[in-house]
Amino acid sequence: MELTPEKNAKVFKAFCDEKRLAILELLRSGEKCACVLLEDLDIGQSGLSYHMKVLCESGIVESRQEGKWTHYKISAQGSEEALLLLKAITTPNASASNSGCRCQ
Amino acid sequence: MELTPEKNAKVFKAFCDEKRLAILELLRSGEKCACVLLEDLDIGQSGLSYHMKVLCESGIVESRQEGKWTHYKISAQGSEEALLLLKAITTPNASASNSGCRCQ
DNA sequence: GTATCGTATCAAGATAATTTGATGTGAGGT
DNA sequence: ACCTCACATCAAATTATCTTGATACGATAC
Repeated sequence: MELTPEKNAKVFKAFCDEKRLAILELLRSGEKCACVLLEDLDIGQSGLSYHMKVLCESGIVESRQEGKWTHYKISAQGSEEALLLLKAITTPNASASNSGCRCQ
Repeated sequence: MELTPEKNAKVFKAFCDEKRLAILELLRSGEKCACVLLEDLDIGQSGLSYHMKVLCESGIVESRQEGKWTHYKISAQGSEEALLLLKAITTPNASASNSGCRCQ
């Protein structure tokens, strides 16, 4: 995967909205079609569609078309990549420099 | 830690802004005082202060006062908690239910 | 005490994200 | 063909986030 700040920010936007967290919580129990998500969440059809788009574009969720229904599930690969990315972002790197600042 | 959707969303907001990602990248090489961050980033003083507040409130960064200088560093504990949280959010749970939807 | 430095906070405007209802599209069904 | 259903997309309004400059505050220096 290519790592740009822009793309990295996009990945974590999946987790920055309470409705999307609620959607992910539902998807933890397995693949769900949109109609089920619609029933279980306090959200309209176009709103759900919007959030599913954000989730899919972040790579955390993948969709599968079946006739006129769309099924969504958490992407194992996308989740793993997000985990690695988060680890990379927050892990100290080798060269702990001391910045030459006058206040140090 | 207490887990509310609101708090969870807040944690990941730390990673949703490119400037904050740039700040974290600088902090990966160790604790830095605000003046160093100001020099290295294309950002004004009040803007830096705003982003540092967001980062600190998410728990990913901690600050330390020393005279009139403020030093910031990545919080090992906050990072670890974020990692665990992300894992919890994206890991399938035991009961893979089948939702009783007509389209399944 | 005053002055200055480093940072936080405020307030206003600019930008981005989200919500809502209406419309569009594509897959089946008849 | 037409109709309906499931979902996507659009546009407008709302809300949240970010930026910027001004001001406030606490710590040090004098």
